[in-house]
Amino acid sequence: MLPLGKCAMDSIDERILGLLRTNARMPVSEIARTVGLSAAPVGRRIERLESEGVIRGYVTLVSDAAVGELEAFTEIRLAGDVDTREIEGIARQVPEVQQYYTIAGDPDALLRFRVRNVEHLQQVVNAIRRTGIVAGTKTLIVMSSWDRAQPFPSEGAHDKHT
Amino acid sequence: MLPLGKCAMDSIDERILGLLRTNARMPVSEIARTVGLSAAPVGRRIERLESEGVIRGYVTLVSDAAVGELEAFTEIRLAGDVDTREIEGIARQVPEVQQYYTIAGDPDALLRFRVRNVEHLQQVVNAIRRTGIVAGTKTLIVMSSWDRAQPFPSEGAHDKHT
DNA sequence: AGTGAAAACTTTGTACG
DNA sequence: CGTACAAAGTTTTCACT
Repeated sequence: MLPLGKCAMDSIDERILGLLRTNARMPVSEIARTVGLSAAPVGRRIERLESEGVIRGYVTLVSDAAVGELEAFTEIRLAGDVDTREIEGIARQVPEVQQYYTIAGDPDALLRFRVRNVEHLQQVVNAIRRTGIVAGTKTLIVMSSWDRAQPFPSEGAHDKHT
Repeated sequence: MLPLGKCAMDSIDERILGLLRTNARMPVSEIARTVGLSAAPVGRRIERLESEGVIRGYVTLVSDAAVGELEAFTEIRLAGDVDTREIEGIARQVPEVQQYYTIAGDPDALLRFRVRNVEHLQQVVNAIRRTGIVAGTKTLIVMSSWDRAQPFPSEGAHDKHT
């Protein structure tokens, strides 16, 4: 179910993924027209890609600033004798952690947070530091951001109005 | 159109965003049932959230390992006299850059890459270094990752099969 | 694995409280 | 800003190639 290495995919699967990547809500019928197939097989291909774990989910990008939230990254350096899976387990239990990455080298892990404000960020980072398995952290606060997936040229937190 | 700070949103908007965040393909009718409204106003609310810039896009999370790709972050430290918008403009022109973040403090920016392999990564990072505005870079290679948005418990690149 | 058509469901528009 | 219902479009399932 979850892919270890490259999967059996033809060029049509790749085009379907390319379309869905930049617009997860694109109708199957429109994808079908674009790749030159009818709707039925495209629906089955998408279902297959989901169950194979190639498609890991469909998410909506929400402007953190609009929701009154802050975005931050924290790099984690672990104590020498700690397995990365320990910090992964902890990260999973912290609801503010939006994404988790195991890193090859230094640091050992990278976490992306969504928090209400700087105090909230401080609380969350301190909670992770207090676990005892963390040798050090470095937190990067995001001022603005963009994502290649989004078609419109938003610039995140510091835009002119309307 | 693009939000500067918190927008006028009621608790129903927030619940709609919460549902779409974890499943961008959830039908409007199902969202309507969950929040206790009929489909029409939910559709109009989503349309409004899109045009206000609160919803910045719908993306599909694709397993990089399954597509035979590598994921990496590069921290950028800029030369002292350089505006962050310069590196943002460069990042936009590099198709391998998936996400861009302006950071408060050190480093100045964070880039997330999708590349075919380590050689490809090296090329892309060197291209950015050669622009002349970069004082230093540090690249973090992702070994495994997860995203809170995905409902299924995928663990990225190093899972047992099926 | 694809097509094409029918059935079920979803989205969108219009009228109205 | 909500509901209700009808029209248009989409997804899914079926028999068939």
